[in-house]
Amino acid sequence: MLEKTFDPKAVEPRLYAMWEASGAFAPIADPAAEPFSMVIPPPNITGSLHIGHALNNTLQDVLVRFQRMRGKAALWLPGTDHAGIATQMVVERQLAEAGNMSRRDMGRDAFIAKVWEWKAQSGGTIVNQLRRMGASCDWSRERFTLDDGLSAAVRKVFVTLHKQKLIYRDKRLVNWDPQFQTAISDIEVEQREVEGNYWHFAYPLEDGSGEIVVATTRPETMLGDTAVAVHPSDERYKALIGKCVRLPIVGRPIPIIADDYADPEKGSGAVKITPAHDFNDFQVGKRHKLPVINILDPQARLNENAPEEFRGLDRFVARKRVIEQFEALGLLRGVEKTRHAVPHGDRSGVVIEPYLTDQWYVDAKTLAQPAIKAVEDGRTVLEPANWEKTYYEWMRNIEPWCISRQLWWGHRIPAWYGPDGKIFVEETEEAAKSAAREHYGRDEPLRQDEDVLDTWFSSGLWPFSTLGWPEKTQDLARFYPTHTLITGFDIIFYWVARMMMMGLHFTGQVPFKRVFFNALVRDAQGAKMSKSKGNVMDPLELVDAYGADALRFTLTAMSGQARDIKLSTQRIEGYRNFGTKLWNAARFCQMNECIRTPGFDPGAVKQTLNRWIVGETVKAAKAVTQALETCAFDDATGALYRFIWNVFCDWHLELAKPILNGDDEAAKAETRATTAWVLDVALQLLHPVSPFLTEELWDKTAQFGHGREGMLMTTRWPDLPDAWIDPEAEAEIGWLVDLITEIRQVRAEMNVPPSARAPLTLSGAAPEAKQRLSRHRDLILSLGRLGSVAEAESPPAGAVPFVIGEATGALAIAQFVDLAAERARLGKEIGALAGDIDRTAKKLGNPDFVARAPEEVVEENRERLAEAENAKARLEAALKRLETVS
RNA sequence: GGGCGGCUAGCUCAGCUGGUUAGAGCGCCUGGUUUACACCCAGGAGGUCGGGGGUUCGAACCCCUCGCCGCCCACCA
Repeated sequence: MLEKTFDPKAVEPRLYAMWEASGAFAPIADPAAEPFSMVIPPPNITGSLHIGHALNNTLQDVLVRFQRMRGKAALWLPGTDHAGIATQMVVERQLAEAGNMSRRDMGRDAFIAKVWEWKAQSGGTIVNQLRRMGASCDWSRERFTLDDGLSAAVRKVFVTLHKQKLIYRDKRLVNWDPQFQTAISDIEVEQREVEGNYWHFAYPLEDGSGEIVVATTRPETMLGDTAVAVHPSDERYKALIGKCVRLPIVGRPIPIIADDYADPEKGSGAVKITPAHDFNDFQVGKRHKLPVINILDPQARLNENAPEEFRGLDRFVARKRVIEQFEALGLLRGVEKTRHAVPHGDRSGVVIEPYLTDQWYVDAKTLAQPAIKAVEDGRTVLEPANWEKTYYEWMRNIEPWCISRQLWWGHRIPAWYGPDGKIFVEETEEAAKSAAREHYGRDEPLRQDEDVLDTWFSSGLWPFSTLGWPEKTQDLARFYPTHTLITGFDIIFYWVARMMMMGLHFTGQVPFKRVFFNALVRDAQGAKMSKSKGNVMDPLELVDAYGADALRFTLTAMSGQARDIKLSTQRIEGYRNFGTKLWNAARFCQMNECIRTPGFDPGAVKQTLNRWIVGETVKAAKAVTQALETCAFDDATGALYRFIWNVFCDWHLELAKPILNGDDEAAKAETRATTAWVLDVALQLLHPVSPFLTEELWDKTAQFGHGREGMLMTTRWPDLPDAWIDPEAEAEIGWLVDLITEIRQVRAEMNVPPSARAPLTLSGAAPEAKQRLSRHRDLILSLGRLGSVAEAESPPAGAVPFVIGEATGALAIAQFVDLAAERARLGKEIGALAGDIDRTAKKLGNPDFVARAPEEVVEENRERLAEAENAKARLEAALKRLETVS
């Protein structure tokens, strides 16, 4: 006998091991099978599973299990990302904590070795956590962005793009992170609103004829000013254009130039120009061929280009000193409080400086064009569709992508420099050497570029590099383009856009046909989960507490939210209970010997109840299938929940009880077989969402019933014919359900004790209802807890009436009736009907409605009005009788 | 400044291309030792669908507008 509840802890590891060992995670080899492929968004090796991963991977697993059961050659390809900055940070911190040498002290090779060591120890954490969620990835194909194959792909891509002039080296301002001392790309910069000040500084004219006032939020940058710009049509300054001001503190004369960039409306209308430390000023400087004076070192301390007293000072210290000096010089013209956005590094959290360096860039603008087109013409579909707008907006305004990073952990840039600075970009050092030999006519020492590539450069190749590209592998031929990508919208620019660009450029095909953006998980208050807020929910703790299936079901059910998911443990508990409900339904089947019957044909059952539940099962299977096909995950769980709990358990099993306990052996046998079949289908339909519970029940039911071959996981998804839906059975069971519900309502409202076996009479019933009444007499007696069922001309005096279709039911329970309560009950029902009649009559009385609304809507309202009037009349009559009797 | 999403029962959310009395889960209240399940069963209360205007025979749904809440992009004169 099954236990009363499912014990996930005992079962999950065993089942997962069984699945994995069976080889069923790998796509089936059958060449005729249609491929279905997905690549995992590779988690960082530094990561541990958070609830966002849990959601994202649950949805992927639901989808891949579903497609696998449909007979597809389903591949879910897993792997991890080396995560340049994040990993380097973690390892550096660990080294520091352990009192080791710093990265720079130990040197590049030693440090990299340490990172690999760390990866071997801790890098697999998240992968094993995915297993605990039940993820059915094909681990035999697991990849890592820094493994040999992927590294080769990265070099190939870099070299190819370089030869195509789509990768180039350039000296320009970059977003510089002084903490990590590396360039970062635009999207790694996070704007934060902060309180700040505008300082108004006076710059005296060189000829002593006056001054010009400029404003800044970054006073220290004035040390690098090389001009003051005014608008060419600004009357206030027209006369000053071409003159010079003497830059205070520094003493350098700098010109007053005319440029449209200066906005007469803002501040004084004059703006200081610091080409080396401001993106806009850099452009102005270019236009006017201004000197570019870099005043910062890589740690954002003032360098030798600043006056001596500032050298070596931190930028913020220097800022204070500059202000003090202006004040002392009597040139501070005012301070204004302001709230403004300041760029911060998304990883380091420090203020980013625009900084002039040589870096490698990808010509994203060119690569973006085919990627835009592919979405426009639907070769790749983004869902929900509103993300297309975001995608287009970004792609159409894309800037060159800075891909070099001054880090050690990552793909080293395959560029070598000759003694004269000549650059050789080749896939290997040997190739670079031979290119150099050809160029110089002799062997010259080469020096490889010190930098590594942005992590997203390698992740951008993920859908094809993981399948073996640039080799022409079978996997590549079979599984590329991948079918669906499920990921978070927070990385639409970082990742999705780059994969589109790279995939199209190098394979000529889109990397995936569909992208489904899942919601973001928040806590119960709607706040983004973060360690600092202390509101993180650890999915593994939730798995421990409720089981993986309950968490999976919850996440799947809540995934419909457009933007974010607020998770509460109550909800998980509720879905855990749902699993228990199904477990106990199986227990019921076991106790009642509902076991699989070989050769059972659901289309041939005779009993109304069985024809009905077969039809309901067909409908449920259709609903779940359609939902999963369209990534409507919440609809899928909704359909499963309602079918299993509210249809199968609440009604089918209850209605089956009298048959199973009765002595019509043929009916009993058929009902047993049908119930067992429904349970099997339910297990199959639920399996993608709740794999552990269902697989365990599949096994257990096989043990108490007929044995069966194989795992639930690899069974064929139910494809049931519509012909099994029987409208007559539907109507009949529907009527029965209504009748029983009415009886229960009356009993509950009249406080009739369960032990009281009330007699029921039915009057005014149509022949069809009479037949139903006699056919299901036993059922009605038991589920309604009735003493007898009879037909009558009219409801007996003192009985409590209710409406069931065209008929009036009446329960003879006078001894329990509180007249006032009954009067209130009937009064309320009559009132509701009156309201309905009033509304409907008014509608029908409106000639415009009758003339313009579709005929069927008008007809519907007519029927409705007639029914309501009829029901109201019957209840009023009953109420009157009640009052005369008393 | 530009864009996106949200505002529906005490809470968390469904409500597809406008058409009965707006639904679910949780919570709450009442009743229940009905041998599958108290992680349960039966029943109930609870909403002028953020405000205002419009289109329509008819609006939670379409349009305009305002108000909050959240996110993304741009902006450090």
